Amino acid sequence: MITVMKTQLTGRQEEILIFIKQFREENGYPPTLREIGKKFGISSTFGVKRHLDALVKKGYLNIESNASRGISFSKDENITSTNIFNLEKELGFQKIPVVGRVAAGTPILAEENIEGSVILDSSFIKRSEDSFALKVKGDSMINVGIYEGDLVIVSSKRDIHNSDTVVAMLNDEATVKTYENKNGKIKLIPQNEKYKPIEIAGTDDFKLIGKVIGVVRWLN
Amino acid sequence: MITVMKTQLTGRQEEILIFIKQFREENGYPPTLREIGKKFGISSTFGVKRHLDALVKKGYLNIESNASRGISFSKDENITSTNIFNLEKELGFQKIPVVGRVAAGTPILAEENIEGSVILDSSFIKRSEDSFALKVKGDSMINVGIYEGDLVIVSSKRDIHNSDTVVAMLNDEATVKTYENKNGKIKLIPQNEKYKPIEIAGTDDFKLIGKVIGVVRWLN
DNA sequence: ATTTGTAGTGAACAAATGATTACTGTTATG
DNA sequence: CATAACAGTAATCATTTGTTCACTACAAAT
Repeated sequence: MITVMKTQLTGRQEEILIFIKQFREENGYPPTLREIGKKFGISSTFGVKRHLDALVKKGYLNIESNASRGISFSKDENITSTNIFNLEKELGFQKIPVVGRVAAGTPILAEENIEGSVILDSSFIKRSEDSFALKVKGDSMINVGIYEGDLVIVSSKRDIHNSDTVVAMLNDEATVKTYENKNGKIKLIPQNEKYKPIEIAGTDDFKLIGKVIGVVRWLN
Repeated sequence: MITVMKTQLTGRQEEILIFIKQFREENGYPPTLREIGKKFGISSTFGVKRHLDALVKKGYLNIESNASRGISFSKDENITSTNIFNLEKELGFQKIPVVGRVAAGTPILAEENIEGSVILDSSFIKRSEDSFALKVKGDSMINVGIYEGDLVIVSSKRDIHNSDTVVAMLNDEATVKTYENKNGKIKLIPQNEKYKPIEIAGTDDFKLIGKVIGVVRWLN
């Protein structure tokens, strides 16, 4: 089976393709040649048709011959990132990355640290919060119900205050602790008697990543 | 704001509505009057139009006057239960009901006990598990990291063994506890020293609802 | 300089499509 | 029995819509 080879769209073609998508989302049916022409200031239906023919040839569209509004998208355009964004808003969820082990010297959200993603209800997080999930290692926070294997949901955008649970990078390790800042002296406080509070020294490689805003635990 | 009152569809109207949905999913654009007529053996476009007019009047459709294929669904029909099911499978999430306070004498999933819904990643739960979320009240389970205000995710389909965390109805109240059954003697064991284990007497109104398979906590 | 591709024009025409009119038959309801 | 609602018919007409033709201009590649 020979598949149509996708090739690069011209700027005009891309504009028209986006318009057709938006038109259909807003109206529930695709536009006509004349409606496209009206939008782009193209007075000739043949000019519009040439663009559509190119989009068909390049594999982005299907056109039903002689059918009014006979424009549809090729199969592999059905769920695009734009659609997913719209669906996330409409259905009320967010898909966020899950950070597992953090490689030394890498930003926490580096590609190599991402071991998957998780879908959460929008009531937990907003898209603008730049959230991610971090898989918990260790038992330093069990007194506040955060256990090894849990996912903590982290927002990079929330203000952090004393007693908040935070995620921080400390000497190339991601850690979850209770945050304390008194007179500029920062402590990361475990919530397990087995461990002592950590005072951040000036020489420590320390960075606050974000505030823990949720916990998800899966019991097996 | 006055909303159009939905009224009951006739059998024919419902068939036509379903056909329009399916046609649009398959083709990427809605059908014409003649295409609908062809499907249902209605030779007159006026006969078809009468049905569509009724669907508009009843709030299911919008029709753009004089536009070919000018049929679209009303806003609240854009995401139907069928679409959501397909999207859930495709995008990988489940929407489950959230039970708040349980009214005395009602099944736990009675309409009046449902105070919302929550979206969870499919890796947590499967559709076939009949899951729901229960908002936790009380502090009887803090030793296993289940706090007041948490959502516990409950599956009705999992086998329950000793030491599992379960949701049960006990004397008209929903309760989360650790389950123990020794020689037919059932105990519900809190995980907080403040409370004593509960032995289920034969006269107790007791019912196992399901097994806790996850915990979701939102930190405010 | 030539060729190819891109981006159009204006007009004409054919086909598709929606709207309307006047009508019939059946079923349910008061 | 009368009325209303439902479910159609056939024909006609107006409008919408897609296709085609012969053309122009410009940019990029050869």
